[in-house]
Amino acid sequence: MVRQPSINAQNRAPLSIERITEAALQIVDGQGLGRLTMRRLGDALEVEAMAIYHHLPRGKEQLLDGLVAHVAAAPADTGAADAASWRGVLRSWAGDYRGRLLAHAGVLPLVVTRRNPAALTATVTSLREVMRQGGVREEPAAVAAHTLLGYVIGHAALEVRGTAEDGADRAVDWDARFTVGLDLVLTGAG
Amino acid sequence: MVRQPSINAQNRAPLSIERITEAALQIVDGQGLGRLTMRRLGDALEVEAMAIYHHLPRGKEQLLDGLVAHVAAAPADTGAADAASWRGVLRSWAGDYRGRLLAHAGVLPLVVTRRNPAALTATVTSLREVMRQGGVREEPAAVAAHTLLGYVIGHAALEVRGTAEDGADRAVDWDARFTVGLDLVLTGAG
DNA sequence: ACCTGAACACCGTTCAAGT
DNA sequence: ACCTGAACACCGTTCAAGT
Repeated sequence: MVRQPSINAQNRAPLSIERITEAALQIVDGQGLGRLTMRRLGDALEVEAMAIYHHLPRGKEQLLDGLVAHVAAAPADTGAADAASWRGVLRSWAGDYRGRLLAHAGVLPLVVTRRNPAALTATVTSLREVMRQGGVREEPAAVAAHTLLGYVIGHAALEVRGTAEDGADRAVDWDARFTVGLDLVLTGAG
Repeated sequence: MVRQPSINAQNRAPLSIERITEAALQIVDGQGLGRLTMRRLGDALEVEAMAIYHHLPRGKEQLLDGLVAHVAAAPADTGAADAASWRGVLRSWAGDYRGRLLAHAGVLPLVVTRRNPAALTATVTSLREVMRQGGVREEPAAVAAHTLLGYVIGHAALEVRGTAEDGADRAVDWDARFTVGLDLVLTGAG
């Protein structure tokens, strides 16, 4: 019986940071952050856990940094903004960004940790740029960018936790609530 | 030589949930969330780690839930609000709440996790009540309560990460930025 | 009732070794 | 260059035992 090349290590798709990060995100989304271990990640990639360290020398820290970058680094479309439309651009960006955060709720605690401080920079910068192109002055734009991003992240955190109302336990319409609060923030901006 | 009662287990202050939670918070604030282990917590309390389980049957989960409750359950003063002052009450609450979150930045990731969904309920309720007493109608008050809490938590998260500006690396005046953004949110509310 | 000690299954990571 | 296997120090938690 000849060697079976299909089960030979040489024939597998080689490991890469992209494949590792994707597999990790799938574990986090499907089973929760607490179940993301190097050994389980290795299993998912059909590789010994220790092989991962060859691609991520800083180990699990680097892996988690990558997850934060993958989820939280999503800039707004700075090309489409002018004086008439910049609020609309930010509104649609905010909707998309909220969607990302909710789709990967397991990484939200990581976004809030000190790790990977560079990950949000591109996002904040793009928000300021959209406003600048809309004619908003530098300083108000910088404030509003942080206010907006802070609101979106904070609101997503509340949604994930599903903060109950007190009185009745009627369900909260999070979509509507997010939109109204967003308008409230955008109205003040600029 | 007689027995030394001072090093006898009988003479130590007995363990309690309060003492355990305080010691845990001190470890998190001083060394970070990652270094909070049951064994280290036991050391800090001069007890074997396993003794903790007698007071917290649900183990570390329950311990972390307690930390979230201790930090994030801080309602606004509902007694002091009327039609003229409710914005001021919320403004000062927000400042205090931000202070709490920054003082215990290590627990912020826990606040954002699914754990302990009840912890923020009292806080949200108090915000709605302040507005209700200020004459704001039910539905706008509910929206504004979530917007405000979302903003404060989200902004604190950005501060802790220290999101850098792009252009220059001039330092951000976080105090001023928080206050201005807060006014922006409160202006829209009601 | 309250705490201890030993034990179990599982982590992240290092390092020498294989191909 | 890329991956493996064994090993180390450290987790959370259980359980029987002590007082």
